[in-house]
Amino acid sequence: MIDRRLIREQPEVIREALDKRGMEFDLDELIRLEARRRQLLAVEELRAKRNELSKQIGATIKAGGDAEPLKAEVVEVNRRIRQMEEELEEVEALLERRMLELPNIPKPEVPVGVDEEDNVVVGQQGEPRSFDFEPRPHWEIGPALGILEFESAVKIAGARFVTDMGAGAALERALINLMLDTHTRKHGYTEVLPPFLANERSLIGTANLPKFEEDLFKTREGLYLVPTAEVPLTNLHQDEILDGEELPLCYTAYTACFRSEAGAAGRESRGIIRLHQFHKVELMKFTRPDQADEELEKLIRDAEAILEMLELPYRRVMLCTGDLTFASCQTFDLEVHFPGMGKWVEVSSCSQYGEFQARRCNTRFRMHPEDKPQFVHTMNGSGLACGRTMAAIIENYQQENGSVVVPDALRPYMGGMSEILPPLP
RNA sequence: GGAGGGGUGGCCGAGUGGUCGAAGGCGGCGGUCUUGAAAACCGCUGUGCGAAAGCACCGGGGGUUCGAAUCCCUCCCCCUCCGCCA
Repeated sequence: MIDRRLIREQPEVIREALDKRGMEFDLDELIRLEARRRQLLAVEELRAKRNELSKQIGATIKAGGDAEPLKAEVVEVNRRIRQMEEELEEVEALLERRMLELPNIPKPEVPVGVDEEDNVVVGQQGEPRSFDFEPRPHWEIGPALGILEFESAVKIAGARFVTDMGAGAALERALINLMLDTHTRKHGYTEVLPPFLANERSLIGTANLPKFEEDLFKTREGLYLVPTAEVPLTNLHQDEILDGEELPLCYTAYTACFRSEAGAAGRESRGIIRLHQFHKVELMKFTRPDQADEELEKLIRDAEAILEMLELPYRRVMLCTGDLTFASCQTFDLEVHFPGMGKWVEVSSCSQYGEFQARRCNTRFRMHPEDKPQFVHTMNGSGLACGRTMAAIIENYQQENGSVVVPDALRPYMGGMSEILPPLP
């Protein structure tokens, strides 16, 4: 959420941001509502009058006088208050709803663009692997090796699910452990194993609600399956005032992630790139505003460190304004080269949100007890998406005979296994 | 799930429907004292909106009343006991 003051004081900043994102939004309505809300604040004068008269009534009764004329006066004042309050409530409710639908303002350094075509590659590590045979996509290799099953997943749940089997399950678990161990022991993050279901308030906090409900799975009880660990982690400190000396707070969490992928029908339908359930180790930080850029860079480096340990060729992409997610003010994607698919695929998305989410979660900090609390900055990134990383390994480490070599860094996590071999005929 | 008991400021904890934004204590901040620290003593110490006056907030929402932290309804959460359960 954006500071309301901006709406009355610098609406042009918001208008420019909406233009850059290429987003339709009735900003004038918002400005009207905010102006009306301000007018209706005059009700406070009437409330002051009521408070004053009520005090007089109390004093009069205590003194044994007749309070009836005063009471009649308050009844009249109350009638006027109720009238104004009715409209005020209406205006505030609508204003609140619209505010929650207003996207974040991109940072000035974000390249202006329309869609992913305008994203900018800002770094690359390693070169796409060359093969002396035709590399195959992971959805051919995995099932052939018996480590990825689509048929059983369809029986259990339906389309867009996968079953990891045998060495496949071990491989994904090894990835989770490698990532968590590295982030906690080498990068200084605190490990969290949060709830995988979250309530409406928390989803509003991260800005998945109210606008993107159709992307989520909802339970009968009104809870939502988390689409990412960002949701529980960002809501860890709802309604708290943190000690500025303790910032940045750095958390990492493994969670399953659930996305209904409504409207994504047909896109990336093969393999395990887009599923209803996937697994991810997330990195998340609460920082002071002045630390944000530096901490985001470190967070991205922490995610990249995993790719380097796995010796996967990757590049870093800065998203343009048109490709930014709703809540983000700056996002960098990490893309790994998939030789079987013949393209770069996102395995991590690292974003900072400024105070956008912190306002919604009401997470603040102060440096000294006498300071006014101010909003923290939040940021997060995949460190990394496990399923996609596993697919990247399958494609990058495939051998001509159909086997997959286990990256060195994962072998200690797989009982020393160095290669996943096809089942004997 | 059933029965009972509770949710008050950073924490603990008072609070007869009227001058309660809320006693007291702890903690924190500032000061006196001290070579320094501790102890003692004194003062200050919630958040939001607003230029200010002021308004709002005692788990959330609604109601009764001239007036609600105090009464009523409802939801949520916590504790105890019972049941069920990985």
